Amino acid sequence: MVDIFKALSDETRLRILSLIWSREMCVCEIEKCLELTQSNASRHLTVLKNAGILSSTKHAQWAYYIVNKEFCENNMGLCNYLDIKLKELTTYQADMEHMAKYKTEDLCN
Amino acid sequence: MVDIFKALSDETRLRILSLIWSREMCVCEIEKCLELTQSNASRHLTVLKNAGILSSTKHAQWAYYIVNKEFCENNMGLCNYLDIKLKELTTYQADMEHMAKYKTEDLCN
DNA sequence: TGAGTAAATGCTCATATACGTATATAACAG
DNA sequence: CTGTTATATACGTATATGAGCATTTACTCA
Repeated sequence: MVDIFKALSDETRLRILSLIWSREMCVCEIEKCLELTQSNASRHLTVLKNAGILSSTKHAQWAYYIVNKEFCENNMGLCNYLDIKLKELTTYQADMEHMAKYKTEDLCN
Repeated sequence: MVDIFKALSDETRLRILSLIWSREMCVCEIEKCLELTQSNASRHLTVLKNAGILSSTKHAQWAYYIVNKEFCENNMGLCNYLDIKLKELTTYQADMEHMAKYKTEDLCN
């Protein structure tokens, strides 16, 4: 449990989670939507993955991260909480708009 | 939200919370039940209080900590989660037995 | 094969956190 | 008043964490 809370106790990681909560994303999308350096984005994603919150798959040179289904099953109460509260982050609206904008711009090519 | 998760991302604080979850406790009870130094117990309690998770009242020279009702109202999903998961801490049984034992020993006098 | 892109990771530095010891503050008991 | 108890907090130290830069690895495509 501590590891889960540790993973969630960082503003940047919560912002990342709020994006991935809505759909699968690759590192470079996260990186650009949230204006993070590549290494920073990658490392935060690794933390979330190691805590079991995210899972990832590789296709070609892209790593896609998604909310770990098993995590949700084992931590339903927490996931319901996140589902509500992630939307209340002060950065949420701006980040989502960023995401919507990039989605139309063929970001990762 | 980050502050809440930060407060929860420490093993000792989760153990403290698992005790207080069942009833109001003063610092010296926490301290002895969990075998913490006095300053350590006090400090962790302050962190939990600053995050809004606990509230405290003073009676004579004792400081009693209790789960903050307002916190529960504003974070029901999380509280339900904690209610279940705190009991799954590996130390939970031992800590609760410790608490039961001390309760019969007129601890804080 | 060689250039280019995506992602992970090693290294370093600054800051944050947890802990113990010692001290300060407050209330009580005699 | 004086000593005792409960609690909070200042200070120092060891460790953890987050960030940037540079490098490595893996894959694509011309």
